[in-house]
Amino acid sequence: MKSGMELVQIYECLCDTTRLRILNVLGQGPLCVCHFQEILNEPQVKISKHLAYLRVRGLVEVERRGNWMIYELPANPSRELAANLACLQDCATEKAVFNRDLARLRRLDLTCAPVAAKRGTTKRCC
Amino acid sequence: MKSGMELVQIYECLCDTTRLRILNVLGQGPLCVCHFQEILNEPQVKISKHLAYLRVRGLVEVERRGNWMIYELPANPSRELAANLACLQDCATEKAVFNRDLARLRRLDLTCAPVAAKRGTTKRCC
DNA sequence: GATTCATATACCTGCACAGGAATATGAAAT
DNA sequence: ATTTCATATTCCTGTGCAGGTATATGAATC
Repeated sequence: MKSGMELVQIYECLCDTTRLRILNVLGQGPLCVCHFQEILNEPQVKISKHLAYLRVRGLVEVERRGNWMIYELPANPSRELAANLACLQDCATEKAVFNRDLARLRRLDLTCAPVAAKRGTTKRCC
Repeated sequence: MKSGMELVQIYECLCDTTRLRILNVLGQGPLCVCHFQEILNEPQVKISKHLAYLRVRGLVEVERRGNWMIYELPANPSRELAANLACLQDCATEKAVFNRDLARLRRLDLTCAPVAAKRGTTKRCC
C-alpha cells in the first residue's frame, strides 16, 4: 500500500462498476487478465485499463508469469482498504451482476485445466 | 431511499473529500448549512452544491425550518448505504480532518444557543 | 529471427463534475 | 413593501476520467 493513501482515493477506485466487479472477483483469489475478460465479458482494453487504474492506486498488485499478468488484492492492505473491501464483498452478495461473475469464475475453475491441455500447453495462467 | 439505488452511486457520493466530511459530521445528527460552513470552513456555494449532490442521490434528506435547511442522514437507509456509512464512520476516526470537524461540531453545540441569543433571536436552526 | 500470444499504452472524443462568481429564491423581520 | 438573512441555482472554465481504435511491448514458440 502507498503510505499517502487517502480514503477518497479508495472510493474513487470503487465508483465504477467494472472496477467493483474486478475487486469482487479478486476476493476469491488471484486472477489473470484473460480470465477477467471471460468472467466480466468485457473487451481486453477495458479490463486492462481498469486494472492499471487500480494498480497505480495500490488497490491491486501484479505479478508476471510468462505471458500472463496475475492480479491480486494487496497482501498487506491498510485498515481502511480492508474495511471497505469487506464491505464491498458483503454488499455484493445481494447483487445479481456480482453473483453472475462469481458463478462464471467457478465454472472457469472447472474447465481451465482441460482447456489449457487442449491448446497443447500444460501451463496455466492461474 | 430510491429503489434503483446502486452500489456505484453510493461510492460516487463518497469519492469527494467535502462530501465525506459532510456525511461524517451528519453521523452525529441533523445540521443546517450555516453550521456546515463553520465546521468545514468552506464557502457556502461549495457546501450547498455538495449537499444538493447528496440529496438528489438519496444520501441525505432535507427539512425546511424557517430560513434554515436542516440536513440529515436518511431515516431508512438501504442495507448497502447503512453498511458503507458505518464503514466510513469507522475509517474516519483515524483521520485528522474528520476529527477536527467533529471537534468543531462539539464546540458549536456549546456556543450555538448563546450566539443565537446575542443576535436577538431565540430561534435556532439546529 | 519471425510470429504468435497476452497484455499494455497512446491517442481521440465526449461527458460529468469541481470550484468560483454572480444572481435568484423564499421566508422572516422591519 | 422593502430589506435582510439563509440557502439554492445559473453560468463559466478546467480537469479527469470512460470507452473505443489502433498500436506497442515483451515473453514464448516455431
